[in-house]
Amino acid sequence: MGAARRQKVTLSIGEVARRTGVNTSALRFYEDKALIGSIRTAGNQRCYTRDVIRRVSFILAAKRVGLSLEEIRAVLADLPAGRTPTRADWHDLATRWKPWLDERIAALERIRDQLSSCIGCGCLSLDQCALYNPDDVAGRLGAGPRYLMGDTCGHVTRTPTGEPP
Amino acid sequence: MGAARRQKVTLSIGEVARRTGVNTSALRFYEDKALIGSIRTAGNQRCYTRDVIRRVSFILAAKRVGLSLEEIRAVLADLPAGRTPTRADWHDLATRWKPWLDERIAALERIRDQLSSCIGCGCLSLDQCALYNPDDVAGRLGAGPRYLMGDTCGHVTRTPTGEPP
DNA sequence: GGTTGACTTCAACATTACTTGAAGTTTTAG
DNA sequence: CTAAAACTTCAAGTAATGTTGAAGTCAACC
Repeated sequence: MGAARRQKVTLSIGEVARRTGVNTSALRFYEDKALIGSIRTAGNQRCYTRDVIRRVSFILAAKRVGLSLEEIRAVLADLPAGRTPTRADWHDLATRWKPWLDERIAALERIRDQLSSCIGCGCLSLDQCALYNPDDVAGRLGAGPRYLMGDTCGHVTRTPTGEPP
Repeated sequence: MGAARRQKVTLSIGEVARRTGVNTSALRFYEDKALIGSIRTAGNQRCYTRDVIRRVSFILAAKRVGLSLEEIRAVLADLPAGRTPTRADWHDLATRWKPWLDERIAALERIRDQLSSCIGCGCLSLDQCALYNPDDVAGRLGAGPRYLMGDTCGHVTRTPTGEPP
C-alpha cells in the first residue's frame, strides 16, 4: 500500500473552526450566505477542502477593513466555481481588490489629517472654524460634514486652487 | 432696539439635521444614547446650542473610522458637562484621540501590506503559504489569522528576529 | 383662528452578523 | 457495544444602529 500518512485532504467544520478561529456557527452562517462551500460525508457532515482556510482568512481580513459579508460574497464570487482556486485565481482577486483597499486607507488618512488640523489645532477662532460652523463654509456644499469627505477645511486651506501645498 | 439680526443662538432639531446631514430620528437616538444633549423650549421641543454641530461632526468622523457609538460616547464624556466646550476642551479631546486613530490606520496599512505580500504575490508555493496553511506557521500562535494581526507572514519574513528590515 | 409643517413620544420594524438552544444523528475512543 | 464528543437542522434570541408609523402637540403664516 503506497498511501502512507499524508496531509489530510479534507477538514471537518471543527478543524476549520480551530484553524481559523471562527466559530462553527459562523462557518455555517457563511455557507448559508454563500461565502464558502462544502461537500458532505456519507453521514451528512460538512467536509471542507483545504482552500476554505484561505477563503475564511480572506473573509476575516475583508471584514476588518469594513466590507460587509454581501460585499465579500461578491468579491469571492469571482473565484472559479467547481474547482479549487489556483494561485493565479487568488492573485487576480487580490489585484482587483487592492485599489479599493488603497482608496479606503487614503480616506482614513484624510479623515485623520482633517481632524488633526480642524479639531487638533483648537482652531484659530471658533467663530471662523468650519467644523464648528459648517453652514459658514461646508454648509454651502450640501449636507454632511463635507470637509471630512474630500473637501478642504475652510480656515486651514493654504492652497485654495487645489494645488499641493 | 439694539438687538439687530444677529447669529441665532439655538437650533431646532430640523436645523441640526439639515446642517449635519443626520436624520432627526438619528439625532434623537444619539440623545437617547447620551452622545448629545439638548434643552427644551416652553413647548417641549428640543433646543440645541451651536456646539452640537461640532459634536455631531465628531460623531460622524469617529463612526467613519470604526468607533462604536458607545466608544464615541465615552470619548465625548470627557468634554465638560454644564457648559459649552471651549477650544481648549476640543483640543484636549483631539490630543487624546489622535494616537488611537494613528494606531488604527497603521493596523489597516498592515493588513493591506500583508494582503499584498501574502495574497497579492500569488504565493511562491501554495504548499508553503502561511495564508493557505495557517496551521503550518501562524497556527502555532493561536486561533485566528495572526499574520493579519501584527505577526509576520511566514514565507515573506526576512527578519526572523523581529528587527526592522 | 384655522391650516400646515415641524415637532413630540413610544412602540414596532429592519438589517447585519452572528449565537444559543433543542432535539436528533454520526463518529470516535475505550 | 457503549458513552462521549462532534456533528446535523431549525427556530429563536442578541446587539448595534437606526427607521417608520401612529397619535397627538406646537408654531407660523395668511
